[in-house]
Amino acid sequence: MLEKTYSPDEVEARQYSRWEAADAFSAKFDESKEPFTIMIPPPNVTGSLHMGHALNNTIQDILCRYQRMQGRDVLWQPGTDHAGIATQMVVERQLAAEGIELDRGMPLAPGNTRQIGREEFIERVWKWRAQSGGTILKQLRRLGASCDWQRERFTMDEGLSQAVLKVFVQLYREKLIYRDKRLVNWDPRFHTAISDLEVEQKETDGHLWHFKYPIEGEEGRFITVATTRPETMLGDTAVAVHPDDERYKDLVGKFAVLPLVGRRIPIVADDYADPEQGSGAVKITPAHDFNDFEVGKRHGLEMINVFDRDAHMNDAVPQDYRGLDRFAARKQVVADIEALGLLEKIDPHRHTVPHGDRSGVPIEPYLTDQWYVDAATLARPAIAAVESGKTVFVPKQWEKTYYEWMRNIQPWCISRQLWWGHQVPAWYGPDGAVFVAHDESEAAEQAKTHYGKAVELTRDPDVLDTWFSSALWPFSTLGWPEETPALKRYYPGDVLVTGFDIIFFWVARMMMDGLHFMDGEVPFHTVYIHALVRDEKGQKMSKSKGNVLDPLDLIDKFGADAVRFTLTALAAQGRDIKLSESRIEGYRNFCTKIWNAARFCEMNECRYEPGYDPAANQQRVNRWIVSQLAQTEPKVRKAIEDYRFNEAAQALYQFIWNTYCDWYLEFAKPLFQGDDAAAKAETRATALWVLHKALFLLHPIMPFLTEELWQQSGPGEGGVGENLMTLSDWPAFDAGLIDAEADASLGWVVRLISQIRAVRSEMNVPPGAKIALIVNDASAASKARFADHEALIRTLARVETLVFDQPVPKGSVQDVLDECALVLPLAEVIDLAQERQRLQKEMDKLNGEIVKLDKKLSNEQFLAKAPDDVVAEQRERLADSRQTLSKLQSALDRLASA
RNA sequence: GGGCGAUUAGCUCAGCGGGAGAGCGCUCGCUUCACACGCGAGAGGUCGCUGGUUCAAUCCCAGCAUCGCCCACCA
Repeated sequence: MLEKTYSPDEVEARQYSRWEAADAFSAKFDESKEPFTIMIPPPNVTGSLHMGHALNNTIQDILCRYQRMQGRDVLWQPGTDHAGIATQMVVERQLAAEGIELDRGMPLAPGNTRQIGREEFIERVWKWRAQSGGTILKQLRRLGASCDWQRERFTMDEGLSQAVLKVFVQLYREKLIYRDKRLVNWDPRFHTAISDLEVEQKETDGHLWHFKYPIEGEEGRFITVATTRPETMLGDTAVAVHPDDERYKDLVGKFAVLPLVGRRIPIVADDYADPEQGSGAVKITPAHDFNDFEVGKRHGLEMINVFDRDAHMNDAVPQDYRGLDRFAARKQVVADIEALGLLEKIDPHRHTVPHGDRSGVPIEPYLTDQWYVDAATLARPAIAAVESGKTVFVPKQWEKTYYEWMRNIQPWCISRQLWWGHQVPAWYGPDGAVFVAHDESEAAEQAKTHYGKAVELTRDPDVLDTWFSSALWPFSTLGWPEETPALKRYYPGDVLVTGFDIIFFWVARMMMDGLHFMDGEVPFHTVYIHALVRDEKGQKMSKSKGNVLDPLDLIDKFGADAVRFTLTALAAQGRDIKLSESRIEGYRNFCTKIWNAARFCEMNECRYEPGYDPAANQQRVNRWIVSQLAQTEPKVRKAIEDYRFNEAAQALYQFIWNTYCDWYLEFAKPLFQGDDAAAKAETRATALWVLHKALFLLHPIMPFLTEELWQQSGPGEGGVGENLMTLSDWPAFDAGLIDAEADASLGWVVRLISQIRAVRSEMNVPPGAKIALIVNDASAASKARFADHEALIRTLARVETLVFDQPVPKGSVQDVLDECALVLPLAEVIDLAQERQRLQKEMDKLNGEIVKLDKKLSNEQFLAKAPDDVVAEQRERLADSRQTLSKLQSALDRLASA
């Protein structure tokens, strides 16, 4: 006997182990089946499960489970990303707690005990990973994710590292990777370059300082420039004005004397200077501003780098400022300028300041040598693949975002000054010549050819951007560059499921690399972009805001199926999800409801019957519920195939709760308790069969509950398909099971009962008090049509406490439904005035409807232009409304005469 | 500055060229032999505003307003 409520925690652990024991998740390399591939977006190895992951993986799991049930050979490739900066941070922090710091050629910080080198550090990272990395993959199991865990990969794995090497070397040889000295986004906290995408613009309240630079040789004349970063003035090498700016025409070609430094800097004419902005003159710091860099190149200006890698002032600035942190230097510069009487004014100024997305500190444009990918070239085929529909985005609007970025793509800075990651496979000779190779010996050979003798080589210390390896995930995980069976079978992937926040970081780059290295074959045919999960107020969940809902807590509290169903039900396309606990609670109740429906079947001795044939059903209610089920399946199937997961959830919820539980099981009660043995047996078999089919339809969304109930009420231990999941059988229903007659008849009964209930409830008919019912529109046809409902309705009398076929007592009220008249409660148990009011209200509503329809149907344009079926439908509705109105009217008349 | 999206019941959101829907909340009534994580019945909306297209607009188009996001820039 099933317990009274469902206990997810016990069931989930047990069922998950059973599935694993049955090897239900692995890719089967089964040539008789069509493959279906999903590559998991590899979570950071340092990560832990948040709601975004929960949504992302619930959707993937739904697709995988559904496709397995459709007979596909599914590979859901799991794994983690080595997450360069994030991981290095975690381990560095851990080391710091032990008083250990990285040896970066700086003196030991006070309080620390020792420094460690690169090798030892990397060892520590691996050790950390072995102990606590990849927690998130264990957490995914709690969610029910059916990944092929035997194939788990890590972006720093040997195999994946080989792929990275090969890609780097090949792109270098194709001149699609190159080394360049230009301004990069420099993160002074992590001492590394980062890509444009890792820069976050933040609105900040700052100031605009106006400095007066004296003009050389013109005593008392100044040119005013404004800046938000006064410390950079120490690196100024020009002042620019617009060529057409009359105010400064005579100054072009002359020099200003840079205060505090004393450097002569030219005043140049350049379109970049905007006469409308500030004074119209702009200071030029080519080494620390992207625009100024371009100006500097145009005018051959000196590029003076004034920062070290910590963004402290370096030796290029006057003695007084050396070693100062950039913000301290800012204060000092302003104070000194003011002391010189050269500070014109300070305006408050709100502007956006670039910050490192990981470090949170303002980044500095910084002149360094870095490695770049020629993204523009790689982007071309990636754009074309989407244009031609080889890869489609769902929802389609994201294609525009993709195009927008891809068509304006900038060189991708891929080198990072970190230790954790794939080290750049480049070696330098004594004179700085570069040798890019798969390993040191290959590089040495190249060097030998180059120099004519063996030389000592130094490896580039930088590592690659984490996304460089993530970009290869769709094929590196399958064994590339080896020609593995997995690669052959499971590339390209079918669908990539991800959030829009990594379209640029990841999707775009997988497209570029996939097309380039896999013979022009896209990495996936569909990109399904899902919503972001926000809190119930619509705010992004973040630890600092304290509004984070932890999926594991929710799973503990409500069960994985409830969490999954909630996310699915909310996963409408094109909108963010605002998640609240009350919503999950509602779907937890749905789980309980299903559980109790199964319990009810069990109590009524419904048993699994392999030979049951729904087409042979005699009882109309049984034919009806089968018909309803058969109409639900295509809705669910189509919804999943169209990535409209909320619609699938809704169709299932409606069928199971509103149709099966609310109506069918109620109809079944009198049959279960009646004397008709054949009807009873048929109903028992049908009730369970329909429940089972519903469990299958629901399984992709709610795997645990459905599996458990199947095992408790299905064929049982050792039976054929004792596991729902391994049976993997998506229900298919013969079109013949859709029974229009049963649908119409039971639809009528449902409406009839609803009317009776409405009257009883609104009229406050006490429980037990009888109300009378007659079928007064007793045409032979309608009698025949509904003849065999009589027995059914008679049995319902118990529940509804209505008396069938009583004469209408004088003074009773008559309500109407279709061909039937429903006779309302006895006068003594209801308030007649109230009933008159109720009827009047109904009639008012109908009248409004009739006026509208009448107007429409007397419009000749409408009759001429609207499709016939629409016209016919409107006519029918008008007739119906009129009929109902007249019945209500006669009911009201009777009431008046009471 | 460029782009995208949203605006529908108290809240959260579906829907979408011909009858305004769901969940939660609310009100009323139910210890009905699966389930109070339940059952039954209700109340509640000129579908942001203004125009246009159409026989017909919540839905399509244009403009406006408000909110949100992305990209770029900011001396």
